[in-house]
Amino acid sequence: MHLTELTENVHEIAREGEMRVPTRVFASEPLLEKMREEGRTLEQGSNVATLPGIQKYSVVLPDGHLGYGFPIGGVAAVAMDGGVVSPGGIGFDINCGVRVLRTDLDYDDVRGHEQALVDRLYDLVPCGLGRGGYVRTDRDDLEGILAVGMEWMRDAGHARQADLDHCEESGRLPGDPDAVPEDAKRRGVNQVGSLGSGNHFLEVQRVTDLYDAATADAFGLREGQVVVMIHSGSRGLGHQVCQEYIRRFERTYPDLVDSLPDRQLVYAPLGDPVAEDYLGAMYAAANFAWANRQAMTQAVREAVADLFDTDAVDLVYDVCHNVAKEETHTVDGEDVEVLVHRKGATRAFPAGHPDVPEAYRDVGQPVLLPGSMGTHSYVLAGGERSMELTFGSTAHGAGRLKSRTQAKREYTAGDLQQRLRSEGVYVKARSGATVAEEAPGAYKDVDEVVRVSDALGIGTKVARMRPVCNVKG
DNA sequence: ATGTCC
Repeated sequence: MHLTELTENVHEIAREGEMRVPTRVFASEPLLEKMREEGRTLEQGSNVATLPGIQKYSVVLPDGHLGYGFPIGGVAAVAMDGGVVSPGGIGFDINCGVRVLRTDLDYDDVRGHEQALVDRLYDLVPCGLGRGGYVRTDRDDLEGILAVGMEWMRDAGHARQADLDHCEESGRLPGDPDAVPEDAKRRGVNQVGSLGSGNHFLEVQRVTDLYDAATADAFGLREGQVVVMIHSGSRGLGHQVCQEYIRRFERTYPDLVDSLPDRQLVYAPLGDPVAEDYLGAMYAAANFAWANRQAMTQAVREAVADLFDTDAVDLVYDVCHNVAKEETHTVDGEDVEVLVHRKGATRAFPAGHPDVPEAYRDVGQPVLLPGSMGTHSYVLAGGERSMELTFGSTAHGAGRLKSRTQAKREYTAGDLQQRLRSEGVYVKARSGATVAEEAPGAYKDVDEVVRVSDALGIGTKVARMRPVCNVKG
């Protein structure tokens, strides 16, 4: 593997073997070293470069690490004309994503009430692997959610129009409920408004640092303000969609599977019935994930209204981490229609892009970047150079450093919770094992990931938040 | 990530 540094934080793996394009790794030397240590992250990036129709280069972002077939922290743009879709390039948790809610509360208003707040949120939002959601839905409701996402939530009284106006894609992609397997629907019908497990969380935070006052103001953020970050996805429904379609792709293209550098790359040509069905099901699962985060937003509104007597809980923005979308990008000076696979990657469109909500058009799309539990999180703005460098994308988080198993061996939930509590952070979790798996030490340094994104100009620093209380699965 | 095995 020939890896050369092109400019600061930009490295290229030259095309070789079956690669149709090179691989670009956007990382500092320390982050690159972590990827090398992990072993196969960079190899996975180059495997992605073999996809038919892939444009320019396979992208590995600063938080890149090992995933199913494709690296997590990866972007692959394939031509709509002659390209393919690969479920591994989107991931099992379809439209896993993050939203941030801003309140009119200051840290001083919440201080001393953290335990009551975390208890209330924990009671309202089912978390962990169990069933049940904040919003009761039946089978017909689910069909509506799969078809139109946040629009169904609004029409059913679970969302304000302003929520849709401040959500990526207005919370709706062209979902096809008929393409969603029956098993997936069964799993999803009772999970609208449930957190899940693993790295998913619901966290009350306070804004501690502003780096770009004008953009922070446009996002409605100010120092000392209390905000709420929700990180969750499409739960069992999205997982089942991914799993069943990977099986369907494998059965449809057995020869392809055998010819691939990694069978987990399995793909289908765009336009093929199985590819179109997958896209419809994947978009439907994305709609479900938005409905899920929206339902939890309603739970937050209930808790905040009850405890602090305010209904000022507004959506700043909602980003997808795991999705593929049709976009127009410039390749060799020409506009090309591409299917952009983002897996563990955040869209980061710059100021002026027509897909940035009107309210933020002049400053760029908000990019919500969670750190690990108990450290801090960031709000960035889509950067000027993201279209040129990364198909309008940046990192999605700190990136895992230690495996879940390794983390469980090294950390103890009780110790961690006690230490965080002494720092003023209240963590309430369904499972101690999850707390250990999500220990800050199991993650890379989020500050370094953000520093590189900012330095590259793909996502620039706007604000930093510290945790106040955190609900985990 | 995930009714951590249909």
